[in-house]
Amino acid sequence: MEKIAVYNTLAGRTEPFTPVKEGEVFMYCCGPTVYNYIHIGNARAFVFFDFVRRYLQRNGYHVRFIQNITDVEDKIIKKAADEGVFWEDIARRFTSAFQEDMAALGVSPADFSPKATESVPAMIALIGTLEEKGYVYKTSDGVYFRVRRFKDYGKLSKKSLDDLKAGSRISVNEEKEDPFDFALWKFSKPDEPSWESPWGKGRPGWHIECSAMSRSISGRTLDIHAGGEDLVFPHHENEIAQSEAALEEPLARVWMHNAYVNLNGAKMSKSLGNDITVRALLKDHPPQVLRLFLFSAHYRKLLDFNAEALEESHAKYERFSNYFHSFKDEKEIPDSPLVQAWDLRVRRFLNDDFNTSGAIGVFFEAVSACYKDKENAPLCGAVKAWLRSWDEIFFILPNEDTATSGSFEALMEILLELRQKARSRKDYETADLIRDRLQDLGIILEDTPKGARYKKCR
RNA sequence: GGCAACGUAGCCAAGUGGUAAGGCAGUGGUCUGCAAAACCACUAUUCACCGGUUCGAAUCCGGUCGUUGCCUCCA
Repeated sequence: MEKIAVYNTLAGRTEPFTPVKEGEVFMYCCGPTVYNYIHIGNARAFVFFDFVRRYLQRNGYHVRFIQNITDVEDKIIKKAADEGVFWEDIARRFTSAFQEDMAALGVSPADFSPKATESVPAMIALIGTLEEKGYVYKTSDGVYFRVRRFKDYGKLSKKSLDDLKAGSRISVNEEKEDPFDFALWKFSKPDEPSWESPWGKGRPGWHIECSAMSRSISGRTLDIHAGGEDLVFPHHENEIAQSEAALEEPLARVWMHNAYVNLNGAKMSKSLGNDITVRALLKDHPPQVLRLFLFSAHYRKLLDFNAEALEESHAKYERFSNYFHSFKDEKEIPDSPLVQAWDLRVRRFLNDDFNTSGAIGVFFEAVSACYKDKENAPLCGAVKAWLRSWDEIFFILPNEDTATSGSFEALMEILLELRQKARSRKDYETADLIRDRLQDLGIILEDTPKGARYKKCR
């Protein structure tokens, strides 16, 4: 098994990855609150952590991937009220939308997708344990966790409660013992979704679901707990507090957090209203282009989404597409020392905290090397096969079959033949007309020494 | 105000102690009926700035400036 180094937010540094149980990984990635379509920033987390999962699998780990669906929450309730529909309808609609968008982006489904609404008993049980241990108190609007009682509070985000207090913008709730105490259970108002509990009718607080669900599925300390960097505080900090207070063992060994996607230099966020949905982007761009964009920088580095960046990702995709059009697949894939050397470099990049942009740089080097040594069919065949195998986890290359119908291909043959006849009698007007009209349809003609070739654009 | 991260060519970006990957854009050339694709050549004596450690620093340390994020729902 390869030695993989992972940056652990909890440790504050990159460490060798060692799962609790050799060869087995429980990975939990915070999922969406389903009240809206996901945007390209949300997609970064989901695409990237799915990549991590697949890279671990490729390295022989048995990975069980858990991703929750938060299907009851204030924003869902608000959206339903605004639209005059049941909150369940909102949750259902955007859960489906989320799954569709993920599939379209090439993200494989989680092994476990627990829904908050289906896990309420586990949450109530966890709150009960916390109550027995004295971490819980009740106010007029809910049940709260007493952060002062958990001595490690702040160990993930490297904040102390006193520092937090000094710079706090948090609104004061007179009933809370400490401003950072957070709701485990929220009492419901008359028209809101609610469940019976020992403390009164209500719904779970946001943080408790991840603690309860991850535990009920894994039954032990998670190997990796992941999410966007904005979740470090307070969400993950609170998860740690409640889980570890109750269980008296670590919630997760490694905490991974991805950096943001900004939009033209400013934070992209649903609540700020400056987000671009994956759904809208996929109308004009193949998923590979979006993935090339998301993988273009290391995951802990801020990415800026803008027109130029998107154009550049397109250009990269074109480069790979042209490459795959230019070389035939070889039936026999010979061993190539060059390919082995490139592969080693790719693995080194990925083993060093999943450096995708470095790895993709190596792919481009291999592509260039093939063009420079065009007649070397064994090399080019080996590179193609090698790239294809990496694409099982990257999904940035053009699809293998463009799924053209037989009659389409036959028609193209006729057009190419007619054009070739025009060219041989130097009737370039006709030849160019055919090429231009096809281009309008998104079919690019290229004349090569071996005859004309065509490719479909988008 | 408190806590972090980052600052590498026109742009994106890798590189974290041994002398600057890769991509995009650009310029000139080759190929072509013209294109396209591709290839060749050129494009950072230098890594925000200042100081220090070292035989040696983009990489380590200190300071300055700048950008961004978190501190409230957020991937």
